[in-house]
Amino acid sequence: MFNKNKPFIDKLRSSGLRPTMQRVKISKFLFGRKKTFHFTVDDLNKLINSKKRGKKISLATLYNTVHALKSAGHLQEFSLENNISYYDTNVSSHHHFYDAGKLIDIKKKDVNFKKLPVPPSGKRIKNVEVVIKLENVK
Amino acid sequence: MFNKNKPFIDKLRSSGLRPTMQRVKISKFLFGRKKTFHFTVDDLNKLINSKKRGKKISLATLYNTVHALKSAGHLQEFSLENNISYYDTNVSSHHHFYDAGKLIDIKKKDVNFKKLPVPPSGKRIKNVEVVIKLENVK
DNA sequence: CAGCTACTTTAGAATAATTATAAAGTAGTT
DNA sequence: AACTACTTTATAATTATTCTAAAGTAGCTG
Repeated sequence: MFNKNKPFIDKLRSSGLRPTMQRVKISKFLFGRKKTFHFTVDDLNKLINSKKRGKKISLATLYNTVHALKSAGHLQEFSLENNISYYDTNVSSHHHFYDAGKLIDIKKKDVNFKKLPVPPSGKRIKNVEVVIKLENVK
Repeated sequence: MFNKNKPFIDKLRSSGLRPTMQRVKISKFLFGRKKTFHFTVDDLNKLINSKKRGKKISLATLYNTVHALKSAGHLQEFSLENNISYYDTNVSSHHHFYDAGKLIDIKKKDVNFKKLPVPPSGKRIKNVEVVIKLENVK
């Protein structure tokens, strides 16, 4: 019988993470979806532990796993003005609209620079993050 | 005798803030300098309360005042990946280099867009924030 | 497959930035 | 000078996150 968890297990293994029950469940939850997903650890906790039945994954494990996935390059972390860490399952370089606490991905090709500053000597650009804050049209 | 605190007092008054001793001291400290200043509330606390003599300003007042100055549009707040609020005395639209926990202003004219995405309907762009993360040249 | 060892999970405590509370102090008006 | 609304402050409360140490598990290795 084909194991439907195989891709998630492979993903974990290829990052040097043992495919434990918890990690596979989290990976499936995060990466087994069509659209990219933006979340905080608190979101993840509420969503993944909402089922009445079944063993719950501890908050410490959620933090551990999210950090491990981030270090392995499967999640991108960033922070908005509310001082909470947000994670994005889309790790390719891209940008965001930010509106009323919600994030919307902007495709990389939809932002282009005519001019960027020269970095200080001895430094080079690691990445460029653009956040476009929105407001309602009056 | 000319009062050298007048500009700071005026700045507070024009924002509807009573010029108390604490607020004037903080305003002078933040805005009475040539270059723009990036800080956290913890930085401000250490710097402004470092003198051995003189009454100290409580942390609560520092938070209150910084928030009030932000609401009045005299400070710009933003957050980096360490989930601490940073404030910038330069409130004109501009961007930042970020390197090893330190921020460097980028003049607005040094960043230009060839292309920006169209906001979702009913929304418009409030502002665009660019953070350029740096790394050492190897 | 039994035993081993390093890696994981977990509950709970610890930490750190920030916000809330409520009592004492002060600015500015009357 | 008295009054009132706004401020400051010490302290407690809150909240996201990290730490700790004990119990559990994955994946060898023989």
